[in-house]
Amino acid sequence: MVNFEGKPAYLQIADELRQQILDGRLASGAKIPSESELMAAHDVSRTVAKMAIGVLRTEGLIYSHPGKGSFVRVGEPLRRRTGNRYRRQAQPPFASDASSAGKRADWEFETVRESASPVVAERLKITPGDQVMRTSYRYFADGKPIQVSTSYEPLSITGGTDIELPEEGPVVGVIARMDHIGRRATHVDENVTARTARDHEAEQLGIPENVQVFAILRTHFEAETPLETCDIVVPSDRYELVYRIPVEESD
Amino acid sequence: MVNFEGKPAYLQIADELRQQILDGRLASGAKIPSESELMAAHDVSRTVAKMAIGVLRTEGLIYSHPGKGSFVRVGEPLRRRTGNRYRRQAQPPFASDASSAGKRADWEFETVRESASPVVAERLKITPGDQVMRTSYRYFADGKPIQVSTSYEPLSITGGTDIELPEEGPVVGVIARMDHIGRRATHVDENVTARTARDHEAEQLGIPENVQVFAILRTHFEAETPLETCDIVVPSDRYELVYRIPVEESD
DNA sequence: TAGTGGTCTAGACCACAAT
DNA sequence: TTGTGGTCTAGACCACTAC
Repeated sequence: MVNFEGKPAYLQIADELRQQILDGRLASGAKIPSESELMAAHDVSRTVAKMAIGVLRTEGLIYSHPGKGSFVRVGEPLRRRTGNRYRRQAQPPFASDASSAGKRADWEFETVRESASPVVAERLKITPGDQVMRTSYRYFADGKPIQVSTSYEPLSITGGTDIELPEEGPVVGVIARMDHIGRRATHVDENVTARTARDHEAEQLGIPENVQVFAILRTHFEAETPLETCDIVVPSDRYELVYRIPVEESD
Repeated sequence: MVNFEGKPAYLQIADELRQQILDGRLASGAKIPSESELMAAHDVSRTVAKMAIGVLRTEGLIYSHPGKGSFVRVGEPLRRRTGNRYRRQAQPPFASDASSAGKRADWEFETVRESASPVVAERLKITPGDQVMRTSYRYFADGKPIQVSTSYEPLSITGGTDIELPEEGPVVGVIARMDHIGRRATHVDENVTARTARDHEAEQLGIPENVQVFAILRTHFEAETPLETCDIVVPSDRYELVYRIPVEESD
């Protein structure tokens, strides 16, 4: 390959492919040229072709499947919108956002009773070893997994009530359920970080390893008392987080 | 290298180094073994040593400097906390958060008058070509750049007032400045996405290319009227975004 | 001058997919 | 059987850094 601009060959090839992906010439799901084809087309070694593909993969634009090839990863509604509309409505907190975006939403869950780990205990302001109800969720949009989360509720709050099991009570949604037992959620804290997906998360989300995700720690409060805390993990290239914060009137 | 567990050698080496970084044996800023040393220690080719280092680099744990080596990137307060405390106080909106974290905070800026691009016009609900005041900021914590942002204010709102130039008026901070001219900010929208840093952003932030960043679009509103909109870019492995959302009382 | 990481070549063997 | 990407070897030249 003729190396102009002083830019390494693998970056030039990556730039070219990226452009084709972003402007639609390589459509979503399309197979990108194989390593062999890139070698021939640009007159470079396989290493260089592989490096170019590696750049796009770490950018989350493509994924590679051994024996098949590499394919464009961007979906049409590339970024799904989640949000902060915490209202006193009986609605599943996140799944409804997905469904309102025109996607069929469903989810699976598993609820178990267990002792609080030190980390969870600190977030719920309880003592490590106290009983909590842990519910693990996996959300699907049009049948594809797009979110995993794990919710923890102290049994000192929900134990013995008919909303003890989150998904089997008369109402759904943390706020509505807590209302039902006389606990009024006042605010929700969300703590957003970005990192690469853990192996098990990548597996559950059906994404390649090392893809970037948002890790959101969400806690519902009644004044200073945590009512529930939840770990939410979503692929960051599929999501846009939307927050609306009121300006305090106090001076 | 003896390949047990069926795990590729480069991932085993990466795992080993990652463990040493996370548990502190390789401290922040420390030099990790060179490629040559990894080759000798594990009896692998340079390619494999390089791949192991590449894994850690894409995870943001290390950076490499040609001619010197690779170094641990995690700082002690690895994640700086920014937030959503939008109050009617005279304080720089983001820099104060950094300084409260025990870091010396300063910033540079440049203000220019220009015509609104279509994108900016849409966000400010004005007509493309309308005059806006654009201010580009770069924030430093302990002398190191940690945030770049670009703010746009419609001159139809601030033009001719003494807060027209954001950094040269009698008060600072969007909310306080708007108060000063009788505009009451009611809420702030923040729109969070994650992506890799653009070349110029990486340069301004002094980070390697392809590092992940948070891209935050922030807009101050007075009811339905945008008062200001701002593009904020921060390295996502240095930041933790904290949001507190009140639960609406209406049923 | 010696060591470092960045780039690149030219091969190799493998498991897996498609046919 | 052929093509694919995943892994890996054994080199090379370069620019930059440290001494």
